[in-house]
Amino acid sequence: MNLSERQQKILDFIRQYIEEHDYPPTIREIGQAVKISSTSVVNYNLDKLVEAGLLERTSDVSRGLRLRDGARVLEAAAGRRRGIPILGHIAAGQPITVFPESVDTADVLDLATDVVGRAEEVYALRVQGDSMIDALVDSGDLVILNYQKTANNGDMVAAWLTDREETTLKYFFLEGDRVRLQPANPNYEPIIVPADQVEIQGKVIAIIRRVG
Amino acid sequence: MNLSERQQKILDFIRQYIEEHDYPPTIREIGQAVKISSTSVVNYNLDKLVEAGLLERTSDVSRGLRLRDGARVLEAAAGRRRGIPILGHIAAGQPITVFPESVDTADVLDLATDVVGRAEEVYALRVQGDSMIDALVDSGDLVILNYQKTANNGDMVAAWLTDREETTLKYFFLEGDRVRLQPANPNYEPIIVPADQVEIQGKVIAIIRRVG
DNA sequence: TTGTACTCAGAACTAACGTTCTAGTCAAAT
DNA sequence: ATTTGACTAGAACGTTAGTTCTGAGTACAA
Repeated sequence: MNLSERQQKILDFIRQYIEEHDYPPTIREIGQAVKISSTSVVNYNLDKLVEAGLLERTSDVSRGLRLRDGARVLEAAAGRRRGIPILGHIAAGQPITVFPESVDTADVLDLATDVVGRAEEVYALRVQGDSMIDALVDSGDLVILNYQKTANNGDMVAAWLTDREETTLKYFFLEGDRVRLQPANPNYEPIIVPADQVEIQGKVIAIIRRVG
Repeated sequence: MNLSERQQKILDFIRQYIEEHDYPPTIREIGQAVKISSTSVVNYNLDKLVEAGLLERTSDVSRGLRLRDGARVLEAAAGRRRGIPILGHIAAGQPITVFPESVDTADVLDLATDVVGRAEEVYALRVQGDSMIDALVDSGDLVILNYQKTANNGDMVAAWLTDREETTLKYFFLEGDRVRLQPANPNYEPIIVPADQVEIQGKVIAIIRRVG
């Protein structure tokens, strides 16, 4: 089935209206927006959109409209995206793995939840400097941290040095009553300070780098 | 301001109702759900929720309700999460940057859109092998690719080698009628093949690594 | 007690809104 | 020329739904 220009306009308006208001428009609001004076004409075209599978209506319910998936796909192209399919593995060493042809939609990476998890207190920091370069963390990378006051040895943490009034990104090691903050770059020396002069600001749980 | 049990129930119902219908409930529907016979009482409590900053109302508009951020935050705790606040920069070299105390909510990382962008065809691959280690891409990392058939010199790409029937992750360089696929690890040799034996599967636009 | 603030109930009022009916236009098919 | 199908217009109707008014119960402080 083909959409008339009016029907296309109506659909667009509904999308835009919902985007703006968080609830669907009334028939009269649609009519006004698309320059249709008659509510029956709008009603007629709405039914056409239902036939086309792009819309659902609940009768006798004000603003009883909802966009269907077909219509949302178009919307997705217009901006939003929820998940990324994980298509498989890729060889970065000796090339071995075969590129899978079929998209396994079961394996979908939901950036928001899969990467960050359900952690309560998560925040991000942009890295400056290269002291963690051997940990494959570069300047400009975004590190995702879970806010927590403690850490285990070997964790990569954001640590606040109370006496220096600085925060730095390092590997954390508790050694007796002192803390060693170990960079991952031989050009930098570890920072060793009394344990009571270090405040853990959070532990790195993910690293994100944009390239290209 | 504290919410009464009724107000909490109303808020929950509105959330649930919108989740289910994609449009907000009417006052009478709320009343029925929360066992309030009088529309004025519902109206009264809705106004309280507006005062509390959890709701917005549009007067004289049917179903003119919208949840505000405050209310959505509670929702986030219930499972879904959209954005991660970017709190600032962190020093990984010489520690310089001060950790900001105030959360600048303006700077929010929406993983879905900010990292991936508005690209049309995006997918992810998990990396196996260490040939890109000098590019700070480790085995186990997740690379986000934009599906595209072409690439520029220097792009990190997933390349399909037609004769070997392999896909590999390398830097791309077109040299005359041949393509050089350059690893970022001195232990590996570049792959040089005729251009017609290489199919670009996509270009890496982001790298994600989970740690901890 | 008295007064005030807060909450609730019921009913009535009015505007909002979906539905339906009649009728008209226009192009393509018969 | 007539018919048919797709679309449009306007108006009227009846339900839906937000608003408002009256009245009352409760808790708390002066």
